[in-house]
Amino acid sequence: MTVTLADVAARAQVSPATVSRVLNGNYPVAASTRERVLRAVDELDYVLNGPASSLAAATSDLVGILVNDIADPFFGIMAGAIQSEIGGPGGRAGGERLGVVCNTGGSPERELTYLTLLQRQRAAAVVLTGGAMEDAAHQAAMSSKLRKLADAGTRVVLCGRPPAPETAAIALTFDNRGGGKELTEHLIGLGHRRLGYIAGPEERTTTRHRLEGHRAALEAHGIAEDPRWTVHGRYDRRAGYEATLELLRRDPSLTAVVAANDSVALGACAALRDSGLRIPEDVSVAGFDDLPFSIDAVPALTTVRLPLAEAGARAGRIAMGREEPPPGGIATVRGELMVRGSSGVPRA
Amino acid sequence: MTVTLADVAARAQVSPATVSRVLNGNYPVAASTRERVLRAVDELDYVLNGPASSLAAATSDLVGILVNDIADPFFGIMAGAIQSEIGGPGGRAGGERLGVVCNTGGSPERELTYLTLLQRQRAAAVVLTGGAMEDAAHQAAMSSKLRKLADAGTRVVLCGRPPAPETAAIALTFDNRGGGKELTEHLIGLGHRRLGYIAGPEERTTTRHRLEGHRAALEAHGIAEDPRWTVHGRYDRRAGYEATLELLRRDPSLTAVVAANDSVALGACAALRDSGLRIPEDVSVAGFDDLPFSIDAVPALTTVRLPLAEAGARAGRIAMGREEPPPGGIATVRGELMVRGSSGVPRA
DNA sequence: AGCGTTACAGCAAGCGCTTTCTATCTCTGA
DNA sequence: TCAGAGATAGAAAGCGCTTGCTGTAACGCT
Repeated sequence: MTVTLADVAARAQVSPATVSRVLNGNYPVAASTRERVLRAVDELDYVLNGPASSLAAATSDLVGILVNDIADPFFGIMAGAIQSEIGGPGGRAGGERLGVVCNTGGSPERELTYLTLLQRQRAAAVVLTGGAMEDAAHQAAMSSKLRKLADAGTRVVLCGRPPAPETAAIALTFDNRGGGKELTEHLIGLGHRRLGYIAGPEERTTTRHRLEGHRAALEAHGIAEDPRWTVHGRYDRRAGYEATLELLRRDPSLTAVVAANDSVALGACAALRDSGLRIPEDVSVAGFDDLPFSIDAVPALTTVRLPLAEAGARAGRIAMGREEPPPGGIATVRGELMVRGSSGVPRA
Repeated sequence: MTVTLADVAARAQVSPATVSRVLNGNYPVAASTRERVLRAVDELDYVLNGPASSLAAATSDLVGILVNDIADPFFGIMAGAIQSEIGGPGGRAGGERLGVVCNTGGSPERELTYLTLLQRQRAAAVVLTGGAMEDAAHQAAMSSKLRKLADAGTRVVLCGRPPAPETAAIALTFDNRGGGKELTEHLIGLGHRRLGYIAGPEERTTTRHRLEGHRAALEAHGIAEDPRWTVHGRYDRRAGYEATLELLRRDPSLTAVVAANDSVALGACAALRDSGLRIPEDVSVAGFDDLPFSIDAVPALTTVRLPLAEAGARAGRIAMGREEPPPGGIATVRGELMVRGSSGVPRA
């Protein structure tokens, strides 16, 4: 039924070994033979059997990309950049690899299961994007899993995620703390003294780091933090909307709202508008990430730009072994403060 | 080095066959034996060798999801919904499958190459999302490839894409034409007579269908179309921004701009604002898709909501054989007109 | 008690490919 | 002209798992 290597070999009048060699392109094969084989492949419409090949060669061309939420452009942009470097199709010559993105939905179990599935497939590399869960048990499980993957020859790269100690994983970490600090300092510089903060879900490194940066800025400027000023929620606009209403309820005198990311900030803007407040005259708003739509908000969002595409591309290259990992296996990627219309001087 | 089935068998004092059977859970195995095996698996930290398993069983647990642009939430939302039904991890019991999304970047070659790669892996199913290219040669190649996949036992489902004739593929098609028509009729109903249209890239089914709907509405209301009123561009905000400026240059008297999708509409809004025009007092704007951010635009975007998540979930279920395909293998999914602040009565 | 069943468990034959080792040929230099 | 090097091609041994078929007890029934 299905065409196999042997069929091609028969048709080209060579041994299966030879066919395998022209297909894999290592090992010398005479030009005339190669051509004959290629023609046979074409005529028979032969497609290599991936599993068989992976089994025999003990390696596969699968590269896994784990994301927390594939519907979120934050991850989409990174994943796209990674995948384009993975080669997949369209990449430059060399091993054609299947870069596949797996959506964990932010669930620790799914994350682990995907890793096991990739381990099963003997993936060539795995790239984990975005923040990590801070649950101790899960972190231990992850470390152990990542170590096993590395032992099995799978390259592991973290992109936009803190380093995983005791692991051979290369880490490209975003400086969320520094970005958060700079952002809040910008607001403080404008004269804000009462700032609400809409944090992401608890137990996430990204959430914690950004919040720490925010608090560091407050502290550095001698602003005592009011526990009422912080609300946690998911990383989406809905959560931002609700959190803002809650913030306003708790302290109507806030002059600025700092959001965990741009989507949340958008929700915050909507809530403020619906509450009859002007941005930035009454309340300033700031986001994080600088996703494409942020510049289109009205007013345009002040935020911290993260070089998602660049970082993803670099992670992809490292995963493919086409770029040297950073010294020590860890690199910090900084964000850039983008001051736009949504932040201004607070009302007197 | 690595633990194999045989190792587990030895440890559990059973034959490899038995281990395989408890792992695959078909075939009766005595409870006590099963438990012993499971314990051995656990103690040895055994991980099944995917390629070997796929080779022997002649099937794999890979399910491919092809998207045109993973950074675009339109695809991200669908992909997420599909993947969550695929099971992957977290799904309900049954075969744990690896739902992987592949980013074609809108390139025909990449699309084909990914399909070949999936064919190579003997994927269990493939879901293709979004519009198709209209290039004849490419369509023929796709049909042939899809047919081969189906022949090899891979289930093929199209989600948000027109049916592929002569192919066993199940199609869940979006009614882009109908949606486009309804949207433009809404605008016409408000009194607009000079409407600009920012279309997507040429040679795409989505682009063509939406545009046809638009034109059908114009025609139905006796509005002669001016060729200057249509501009093509990519499906992103940048393209929308530039196209709008171009449209304004060509005919400053336009009272409405209909965009190919929401991202494009956002760019259009920005261009209008930058040109000193108010929305909707001076110019109305309409989008398509109703992505999450569209409601946060100021004013909120009038658009056509496409049930991306629902359609994706359904496509996923069909791909997994957990839901009956629609009769005839084709179903049309309709959009819903969402009238919001960006459209209004034109200035006199 | 005797026989047909039923319930498990094991044997062994592959699945389709890669790769080491070996065999064959063709050159090259002396 | 001939040994030795170099370039190709083939034979065959797996890679780790699944599964059809073959036992072999233990069980139920008359």
